[in-house]
Amino acid sequence: MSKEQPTPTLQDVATAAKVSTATVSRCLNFPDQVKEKTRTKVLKAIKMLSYSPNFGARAMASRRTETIGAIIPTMENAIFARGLQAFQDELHLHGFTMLVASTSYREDIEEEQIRALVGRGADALLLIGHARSPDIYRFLEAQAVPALVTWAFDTSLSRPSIGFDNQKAMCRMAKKVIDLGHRNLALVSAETILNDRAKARQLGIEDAMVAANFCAKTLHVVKTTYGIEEGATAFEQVMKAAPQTTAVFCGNDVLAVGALRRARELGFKVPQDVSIIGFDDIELAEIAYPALTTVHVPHREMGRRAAEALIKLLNKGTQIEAVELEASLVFRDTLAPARN
Amino acid sequence: MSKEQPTPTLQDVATAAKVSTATVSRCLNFPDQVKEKTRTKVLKAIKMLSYSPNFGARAMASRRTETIGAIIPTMENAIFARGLQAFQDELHLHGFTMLVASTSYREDIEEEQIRALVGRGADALLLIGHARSPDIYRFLEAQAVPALVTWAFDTSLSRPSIGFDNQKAMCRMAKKVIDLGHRNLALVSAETILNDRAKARQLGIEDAMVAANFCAKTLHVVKTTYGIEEGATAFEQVMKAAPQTTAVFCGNDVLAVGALRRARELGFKVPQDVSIIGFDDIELAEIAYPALTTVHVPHREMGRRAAEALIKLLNKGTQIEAVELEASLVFRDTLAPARN
DNA sequence: TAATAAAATGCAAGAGCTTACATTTCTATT
DNA sequence: AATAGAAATGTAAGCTCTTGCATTTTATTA
Repeated sequence: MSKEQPTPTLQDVATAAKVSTATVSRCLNFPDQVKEKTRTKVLKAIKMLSYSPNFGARAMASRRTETIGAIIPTMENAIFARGLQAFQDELHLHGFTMLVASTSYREDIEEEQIRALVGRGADALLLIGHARSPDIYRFLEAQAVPALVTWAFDTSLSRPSIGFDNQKAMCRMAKKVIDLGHRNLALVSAETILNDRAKARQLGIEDAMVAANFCAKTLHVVKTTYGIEEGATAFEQVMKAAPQTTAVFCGNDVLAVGALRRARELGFKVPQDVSIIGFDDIELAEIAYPALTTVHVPHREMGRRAAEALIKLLNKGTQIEAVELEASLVFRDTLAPARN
Repeated sequence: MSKEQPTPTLQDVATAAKVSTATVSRCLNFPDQVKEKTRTKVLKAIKMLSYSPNFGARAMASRRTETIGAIIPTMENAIFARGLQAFQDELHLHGFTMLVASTSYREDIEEEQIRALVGRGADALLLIGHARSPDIYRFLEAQAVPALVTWAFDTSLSRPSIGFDNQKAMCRMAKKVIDLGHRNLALVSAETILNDRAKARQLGIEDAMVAANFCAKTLHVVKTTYGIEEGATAFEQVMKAAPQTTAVFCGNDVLAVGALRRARELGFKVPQDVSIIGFDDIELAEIAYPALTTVHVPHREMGRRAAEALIKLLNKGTQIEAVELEASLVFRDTLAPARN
């Protein structure tokens, strides 16, 4: 049992170094405002005591935390990981810290996490997608915490976003698919109520169908939750309910990989019998066999730009300007002309 | 330009509800200590003002944050993600918040992140692996922040850990490989200096070799950094330098998937020409083609148990007891008897 | 109804830091 | 050597909460 020694404070350091707390504080925050000799003395005391500033106190006193919170639906898969890593790297470069929280795609948890992060003094927030209750936006406004939306791009909303147009991107992909002769289309999608990206992707397919004079209603949609196994099950449902389907879009690569697997297990040849199209272009897509045709999302770029914008806003007050990035189509091996 | 309205404080709520700050505070922290009627009043004021407690102030005053920090090498891949998600889920169940930071496998960044999290008032820390400078352990002790090590298990250290024995697990796998007639073994590994898991895995293979009366020095080791592409390159190096190799162990699945890909690209048949063995059993392993033979790590269980132990420690002072979990061998399609 | 105990609330002292302003110590100039 | 001005340091107020203790209100019992 170690005796409960209280953790050292600024005051302790000041005493040990025989200076005032102000000097120690400046030593930490504005090193060049204090004389070399004093600084050495103070630094030594800090090391000796293993002192580490109390963040809460600092935040309270300075009204600034240099912390940016990121709230993502899930950490389990790589969908958000890469963009987040880029975001974090950029923040780190500028002395900011990133705090991550995940919501499991649940709105109530998201709200909770937003509050937690704001309460923890996040200077700004990174959010995924636009869809959430107005209450939350109101709350953020009341707390004067700027929030930036990524993974989506929509100028019709007043909120700035840095991302790409999910609908447009998916529409382009769907057009290609239709060009390849596919007429019986299906979509395995996440629930679209609180997931505007999923909804936009569905709309994109429908746009392409309408443009090709199909009835958008013939798109066979199966909704499911997130996961490889879920994708597999959904694929099976699709083929059971609509056996004439020749192309199955998936709302993301994780679902697509599941679909792909189940297709194989059920004896479908991909892409000869059925084409499968993903979205995101995460590592899984390339590793999958056959390699997945998908829509490439510029995760890294997005993360980096988001960080930049937020830092500029925080440091110089520069308003965030919306940035639309381009998602590109990646044709690999799971898309082929429709069988006839 | 919205006029800079200061964010509301406890005091503001108290004023609005015509009670004292103490009552508001109790309303938030010990709701049943305040009369129903008062509580309603206060809650209304809170909602009206969009009040959210200032975490820093609370932490300072109560000397408790209900926050646990997790510091992992990388978020980019699924290796730590699943365990972390389980950790987070369990914490959430008990009202704790998890804060994640990543280090890119760099010791200096790890130290920085540990300090950041401790400074932010983390009540405890989750760390990966044992290997780090004694300074850091000293620092944590000075700050009285308990730290739990996972992804490793080693009773010879005084620090408690909840994880599995990397060396033993890899040794078992290596024995199987040797049993299949492989004599020319290679290992694609992460740098082992600051990565005790990587080192333990290497030692495991060597143990098995010694047990089979091979010279451990014949293990052809190529060190590389983390990533699929890196794994691919390393594999190529191995086969160039030691073409007689029939089995390539990889320090983790990510490297293995890269190796697997390059093997195919170079015209090696896997597993007929060369066997490839991974470690971790993340999703990628199953998706890879051929599906990867690997060592399954009980990520979820590990995360959950770690959370449990930490919560017990924090809530009831129960000392953490080390838990050794079992890693199991998963034989899929990349391992076959050695060609002769 | 008075007396007592229990419950609810209020008061005010911190918790560890930053920073405006005051004071002291240097440096450079004459 | 004296002195103005700059640089370094110190003083103390204030940031927002929690909580021990004091006080008031409510409930209970004789």
